[in-house]
Amino acid sequence: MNTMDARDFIQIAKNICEKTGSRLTETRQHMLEVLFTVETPKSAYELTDDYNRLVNSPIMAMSVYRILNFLASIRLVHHLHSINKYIICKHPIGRSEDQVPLFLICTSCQQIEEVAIAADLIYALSDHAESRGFISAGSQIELNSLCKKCQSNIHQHSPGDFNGQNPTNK
Amino acid sequence: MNTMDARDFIQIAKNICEKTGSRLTETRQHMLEVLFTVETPKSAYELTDDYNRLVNSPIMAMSVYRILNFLASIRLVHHLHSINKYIICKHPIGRSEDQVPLFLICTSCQQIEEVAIAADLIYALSDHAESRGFISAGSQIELNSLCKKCQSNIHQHSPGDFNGQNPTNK
DNA sequence: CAGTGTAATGTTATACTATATCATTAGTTT
DNA sequence: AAACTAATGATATAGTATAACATTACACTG
Repeated sequence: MNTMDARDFIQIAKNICEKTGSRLTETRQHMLEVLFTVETPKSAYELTDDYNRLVNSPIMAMSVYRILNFLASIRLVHHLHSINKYIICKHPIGRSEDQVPLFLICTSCQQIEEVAIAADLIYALSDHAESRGFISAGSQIELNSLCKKCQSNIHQHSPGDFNGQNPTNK
Repeated sequence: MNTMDARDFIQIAKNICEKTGSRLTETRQHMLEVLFTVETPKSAYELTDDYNRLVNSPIMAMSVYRILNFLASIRLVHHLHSINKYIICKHPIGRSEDQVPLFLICTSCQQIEEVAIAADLIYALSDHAESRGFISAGSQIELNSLCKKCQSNIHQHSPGDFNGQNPTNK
C-alpha cells in the first residue's frame, strides 16, 4: 500500500514548497530523508544524532528544531506533543482529500501508527469548536491508546498507571 | 451552568479517591483549590508559584509534578501536552456518562476551553484504533484551534505561521 | 551582474519542562 | 508498638525548546 520511496516523498515536498513560496533546501531535504529512513518517532536531539550519522555535513540541534518546525508547518512532519517526538507524516500519499491523519500513540511503549480517517469525524469535533467561537486549525489529532502488545502486559501491571502512582490499586 | 464551588469539587475528588483506594491529602486538596482558583492553563512551575502564594505551606516543583500526575491519573486534571500546561478538568460535574471532554486550544493565545462532546465521536476514532490493534486509553482530546479574537488578528499576520517561518507567504 | 533585501542557517547561551534518586514523614494494619 | 506502604521533602540532573545575534545563500531589481 505504501510502496513509495524517499524520492517520491521529496518530490511531493518540492511541489508543496513551490506552491507556498518556500524552499526545500539541501538541509531540509536531508532531514526528510533521515525522517523517512528512521520511521519511528524521535526527539529533536535523537534526530540530530541520526542526521549526523547519516549525512556527511554536521548539523546542530537548533537547526533541527527550525527545520522540524518548518516541515511541520507544511504538514510533512507531525510533532507528537504527548511524547515530545517528531515523525514523518505520510498522509499526502495515496489518500483522498476527505481524509485526515489520526495518530495512535501507545502510552506504554510509545509505538505509533498513522491512520487515515474521514475528515467528517474531525469536522464533527470542529463543529463543537465553532460553537465556542473556535476555528479548528491543524486537523492532526493524537489519540492516546494501548497497542496490542502492551494490552497483554497490562494485566500483570495495572491500567492507568502513571509513574508508579496508581490510584486504581488497592 | 457551572455554578459549583471548590468545595463541591473537593467532595467529588474525595469520592473518587475513596473508590480507588488513594488519599486526597492536604497538599493534593490545596493543589485542587489552586487549580480551581486560577482556572487558566498553567505550567507546573507557574502552579508552584501560585501554590506558594495562595497556600501557607511551601511546596517544591517536584512535588507539584507528582501531585499533578496523580490528579491527572484520576482525571481531575488534564495535561495539555501541546502547550505543556495543566488545567483543572471539570468534566465530572453536570455531565452525563455518554459525554467526554474535548479541549480546544487556541494555538495563538493559548486560551483553552473544555467542552463536552458525545462519547460516540470518540468511539468513532477508537474504532480506527481498534482496527489497528490499539485500544483507546484516556479519551481526553486536544484540538488545536484559533479563538475568535485571534481569528481577526490572523489577517494582519498570516495563517499557519510558525516561529517566523511562513511557507504560505510570498 | 553588482547591489539589495529576505530567507535560511550557524553559533552560543540560556530558559523551561520533567524525572531520578534517596531520605524522611505520615498513615494503616496487625 | 512494630512493620509496611503511600506520600512528600530535598537535591541533582536530564531532556526539550527558544532567544538573540552573526553569517551565508538565494532571489529579485535595476
